[in-house]
Amino acid sequence: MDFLKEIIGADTKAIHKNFKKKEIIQKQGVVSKNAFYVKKGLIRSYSIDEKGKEHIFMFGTEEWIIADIESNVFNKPTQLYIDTIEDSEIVIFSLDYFITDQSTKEKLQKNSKLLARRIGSLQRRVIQLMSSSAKERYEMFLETYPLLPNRIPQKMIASYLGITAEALSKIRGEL
Amino acid sequence: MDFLKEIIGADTKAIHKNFKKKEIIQKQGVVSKNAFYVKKGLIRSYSIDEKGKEHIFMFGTEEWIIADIESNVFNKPTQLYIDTIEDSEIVIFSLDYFITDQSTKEKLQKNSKLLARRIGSLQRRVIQLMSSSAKERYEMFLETYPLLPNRIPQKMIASYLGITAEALSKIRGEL
DNA sequence: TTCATTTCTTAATATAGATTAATGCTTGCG
DNA sequence: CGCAAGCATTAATCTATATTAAGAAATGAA
Repeated sequence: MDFLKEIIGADTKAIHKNFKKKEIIQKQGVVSKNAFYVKKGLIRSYSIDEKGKEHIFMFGTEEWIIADIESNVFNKPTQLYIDTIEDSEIVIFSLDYFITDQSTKEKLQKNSKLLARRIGSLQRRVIQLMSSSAKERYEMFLETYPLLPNRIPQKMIASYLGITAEALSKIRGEL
Repeated sequence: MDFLKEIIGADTKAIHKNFKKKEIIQKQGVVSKNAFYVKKGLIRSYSIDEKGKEHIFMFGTEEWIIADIESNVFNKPTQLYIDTIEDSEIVIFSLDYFITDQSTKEKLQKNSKLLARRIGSLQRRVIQLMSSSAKERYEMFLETYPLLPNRIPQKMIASYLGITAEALSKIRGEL
């Protein structure tokens, strides 16, 4: 909890909420002013394309924040669904607060760094998607998130990697 | 210039510099403290993979800022080369200033919004790379940057889309 | 202007990953 | 506990895009 306090401040009106496995936290299309801090458990954000196919954008586990930052800041309908993979304890807070109403300069600077870090991870993801094979991407995923794979169904890992469950199964067989 | 002044402040030690076509502005592997504002011209950032293949991360034209934000903020060697596609007038300034040394809260908030917008565009790019065919991605590129295609060689557009020049040529033939 | 270099296009072939389908394996629910 | 529904694996076939190759068009330098 200390980590979160440091980010959003002790004085915020954050709401603590428990979700069961497979509960939807946020639906695509909504203009969301919320960010979701994972205190315990595991959640994911994902989009569903015209063909009804899911594409997992990111996983969030303990101490991660999941949010559609652009939707928050610019009042755009979010592209992302968010739901739980495990029973989870989530702290819901307003990103409005996160970006515009920060009380101190120091806090704003800290948040800018968080944003910069997220930009970095997205940048690596884009370059990775363009330059690596499915097998390489899977290996990088294992390196980057060594603790996650046992908690996530294969088909979701496949969806995160941008491949089908069948293709992932084949790759796993080869390793 | 007004736009830039608003972002980085009138008092910054920004350097104005002219580059000729195909000049390298920044090399991969360097820890860069610089951001590049395009006053005039067209530049790109890209990585080169182990096989020597280029992958264009983004294009920057008038009023855009190109920088490896994570490299700046966390002192990591940058993954990105930056060079010019056209003769360009570039304003070089420190991102340190951009994130940590901002004089006013208001300015920091504005910068947070810029970061949020960049996160949004990267998020869309990731989802697009995972869910769309090369043809769809090309069509989206044309919609998003209607003025750029005539200024950028085909092979660079292909590199941005994550496909080969041959595949792009075929797609263009079909449209 | 001319020649060399780079870029673009077209076509043939190769391949990674998608799709479809069938089978055994979990999981959760009545 | 037993059964239905979803999950993971394997295999056969299909398809989008890569690779290779060659020629045509554009660009740039002498």
